[in-house]
Amino acid sequence: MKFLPLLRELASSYQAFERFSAPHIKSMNLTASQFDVIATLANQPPMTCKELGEQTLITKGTLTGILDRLVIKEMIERSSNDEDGRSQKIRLTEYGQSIFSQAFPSHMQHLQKAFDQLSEADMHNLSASLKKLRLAMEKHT
Amino acid sequence: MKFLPLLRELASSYQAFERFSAPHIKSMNLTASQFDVIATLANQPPMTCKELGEQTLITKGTLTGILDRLVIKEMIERSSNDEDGRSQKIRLTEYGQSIFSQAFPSHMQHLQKAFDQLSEADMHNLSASLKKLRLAMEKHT
DNA sequence: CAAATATAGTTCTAATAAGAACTAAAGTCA
DNA sequence: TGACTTTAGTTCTTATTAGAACTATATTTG
Repeated sequence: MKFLPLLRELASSYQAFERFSAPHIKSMNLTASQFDVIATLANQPPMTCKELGEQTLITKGTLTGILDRLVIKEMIERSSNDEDGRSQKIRLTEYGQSIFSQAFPSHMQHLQKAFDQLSEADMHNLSASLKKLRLAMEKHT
Repeated sequence: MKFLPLLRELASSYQAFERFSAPHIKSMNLTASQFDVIATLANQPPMTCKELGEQTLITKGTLTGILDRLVIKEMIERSSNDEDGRSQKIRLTEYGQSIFSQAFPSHMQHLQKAFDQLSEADMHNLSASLKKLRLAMEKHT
């Protein structure tokens, strides 16, 4: 059970990120997941639900609801996929694009405040260590 | 925006942990949050909601519902707090204790499989790096 | 080609999750 | 003491979240 402190810190760090990031996103009238979807679609060719789910780590059952609300907000559009009748292509609307152009730089600037204190080497090391841990867990999942 | 890969890896790692841990907990008819609460209460004197929330990182609005379901399952009890009429003391029932005695070692054994691959030094370094990142974010929250 | 299988998304259920408003009980202080 | 402020928990609303069942369309195979 030597790993328990590490697990606590992993959970705390992740939550600290959420608490740091989410309120700023919410101040722009978006949720973290909605922001994630919009940032993933931006400057990319239209994408299927499956691709979107893979890139955002959102499972398909959850994604449907998130996309529904983004459609209501008129930030994205669903259109049929000529190549496969089962799937759809999702893309940002003009309005979604404009929201992205405003929200993304603003949020990056917000995040930068915290990351100013870490060196590039720190970030590389931390990424590599996390990846090692992740792979160990994925191997047993 | 040099920090984006690190943020992706942080999210991926945390989710990898959830996907590794949660199904095993669910196989014991508990949710991750319920397990967290039970493990926090075990071998401790009765605790208020506030203390429980602080230790589990669950916000109070969420905690009420989790405790409600644990009461229904008869794994915990709420009792009035003599020292403060606003609050309550939460404790495991005998049944909750017995569930803990069974589920906790089993789950630690499950987790151990993944962590076998990391040295103690790895875990210390990773904890320390995560803490540095967490403190940087908390400073700006 | 027809049957069996696999895949893409939606729907449904149960449980979080955060945050704001609310209630009741303390604590503070003039 | 009595008004003011703070604190502990619950309630309410909105949005995820995972996973299982379901539908429709593709793909594979005999």
